[in-house]
Amino acid sequence: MTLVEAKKRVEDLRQTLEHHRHLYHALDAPVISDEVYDSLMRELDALEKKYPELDSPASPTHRVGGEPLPHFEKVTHEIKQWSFDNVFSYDELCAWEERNVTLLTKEKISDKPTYVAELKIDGLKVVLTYKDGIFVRGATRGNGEVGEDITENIKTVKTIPLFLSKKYSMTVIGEAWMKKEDLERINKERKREELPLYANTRNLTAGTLRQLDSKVVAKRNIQIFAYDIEGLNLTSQQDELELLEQEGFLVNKDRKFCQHVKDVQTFYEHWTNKRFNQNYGIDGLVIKINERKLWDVLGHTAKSPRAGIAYKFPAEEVTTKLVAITLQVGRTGAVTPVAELEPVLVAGSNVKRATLHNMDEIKRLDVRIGDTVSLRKAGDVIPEIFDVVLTLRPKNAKAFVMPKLCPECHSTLVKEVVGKEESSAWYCKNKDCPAKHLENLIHFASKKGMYIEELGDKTIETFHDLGLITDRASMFKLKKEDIEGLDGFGEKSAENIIASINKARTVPLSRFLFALGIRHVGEQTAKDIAKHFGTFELLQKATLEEIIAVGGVGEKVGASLYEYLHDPYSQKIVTDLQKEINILDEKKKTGGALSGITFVITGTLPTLSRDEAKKIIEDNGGKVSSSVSSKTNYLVAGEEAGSKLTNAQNLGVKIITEQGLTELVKR
DNA sequence: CGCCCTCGAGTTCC
DNA sequence: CTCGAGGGCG
Repeated sequence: MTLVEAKKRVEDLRQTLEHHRHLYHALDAPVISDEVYDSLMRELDALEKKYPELDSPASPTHRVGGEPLPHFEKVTHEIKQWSFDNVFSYDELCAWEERNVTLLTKEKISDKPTYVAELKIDGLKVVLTYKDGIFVRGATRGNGEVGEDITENIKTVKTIPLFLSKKYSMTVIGEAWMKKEDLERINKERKREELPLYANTRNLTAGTLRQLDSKVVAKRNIQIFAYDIEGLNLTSQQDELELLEQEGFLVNKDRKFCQHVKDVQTFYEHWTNKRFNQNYGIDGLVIKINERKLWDVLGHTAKSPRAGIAYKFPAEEVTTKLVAITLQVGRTGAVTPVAELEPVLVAGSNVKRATLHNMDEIKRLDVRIGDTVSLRKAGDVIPEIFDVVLTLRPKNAKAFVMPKLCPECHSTLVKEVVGKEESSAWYCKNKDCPAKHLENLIHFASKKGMYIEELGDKTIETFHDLGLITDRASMFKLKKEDIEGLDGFGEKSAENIIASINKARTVPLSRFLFALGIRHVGEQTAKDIAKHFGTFELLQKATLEEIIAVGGVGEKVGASLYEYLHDPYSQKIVTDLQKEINILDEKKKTGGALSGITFVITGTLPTLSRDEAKKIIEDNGGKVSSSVSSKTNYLVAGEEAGSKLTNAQNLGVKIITEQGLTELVKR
């Protein structure tokens, strides 16, 4: 990036950030998520650090916080309310510690700091003032110097004592938050009354604390975690927290005293995974030096006290730049546009690409090449572009146009007819399209198909390019001499490949059917059909009516299968294969301990993989389904189970562990 | 015909 | 994991 480009970007970012800050703080109506906002702020901060000449005191990066609203009394805090600086990695955390130790050594202090790690609650900071043991004022943090007087509203919070046991004059700092279930309840009410919904619990907390009518606040169930005391000169952070507990404040139990930053890291990793299970949002950890006397020695930077730091969790939502849109041709011929992105870290992994699904999706997002896009992980795995930051769109941003021809074979793309409608995807219908061909070969050898273990997608692609693999049957004609000596393939790997090919020569009918890649015939349908007909010969002789008679097979699936079996092109594929392989008849299994029972598996099981668990269930006559419904008998749930677990709980489906499953089998 | 249950297909990184 | 669509039941 040239300096001129950087200057333009910095200006655009500042304008965008100020616009959203205004929407958020002054109007309480955010249109982008906090994380997306943070991501843009980080980009600006990085640019200002890289080009110090572009930095300016008026930049949003130097702003401390929100502005007070006019309709509450303003309050000037006796002690400035700082906020901590952020770190995002263990390295940065260690650098923070090192900086402190260096500073302390310079001051000739040899005490080694210890730490208290607390959860950083996603809420609103409040400042509570007590005079001679009596609660006299509650205020928001505001911009750190001036906040709003919300005393009456704070008084409605049941965990805030109005009198203390001794005549302490002190200020208590806390974080106000609301339970996730309260957000849902209130949003349900608001939906009925057709009022705008709150986007998250923090907005709800902010909105509630700013209610002018404290009766409304009382009904809203605000919670406050207290975490700091000013004005009492206690010796340590631990003492402060203990005193707050004794005085009846709500103090978060999930905190840890740490001798070293290494212990902080352990606590951090523990909470990185566990944070979603709480009924409040957690942004990260706050790490404070336990010894209060060290706080004064370390002092402040321009923005924050040095003795504490916020250790943030990896962002779940970030922004990045869309560099290009490329096209992918799938096994079925569907042509999928894919966004090529400037690499960015989301929820722990570095994302470079994300699917855009089809033209409808591109139009819905109105995404163009060069745009800054918001990205998150759907189901914590697959990256999903969910928004475009329009204010950052460059002038030369180019709209994407779907080509008329297949990017691989240049045949004309068509839409499929689905019922009365057209599909949103464009399809390449050319049977000889090399891209489709390759994808079909990969599918054929895949784990749930023929399972030629040593022929992974990369190897197949290489061999296909070299002309060693031309069609499905050619895989079985490979010889050790063909492979040995190729780039990256020695004698041993050549032997392994040949062995895995020979192992795959015997295959159950259901796997063979699935491996062929017939449209609408997936893993389950292949099993149903194999069980029904038993042998491939009987299936070949079946009429369309006989095929449709199979449970779960209707007109669409039946027609697709029937057509495949009678199409000369496909017939040649099959006869060629039959010379090489041995298709095992499918035994009709009856009975078994789990006969007639339907299972769904979710999460990570302690010892079995998902497929292993599935095999155990099926071998015992049970059925494994992919989604939970009222007909599901058991949900086998492991670690980090997602939406299926909630769904099962709502439907009252019995939930068992892997161990519970093995016990069912033994009976 | 409408609704619920299932299945197929596409998907990314390490 | 999610989405969309096929299948089947009432």
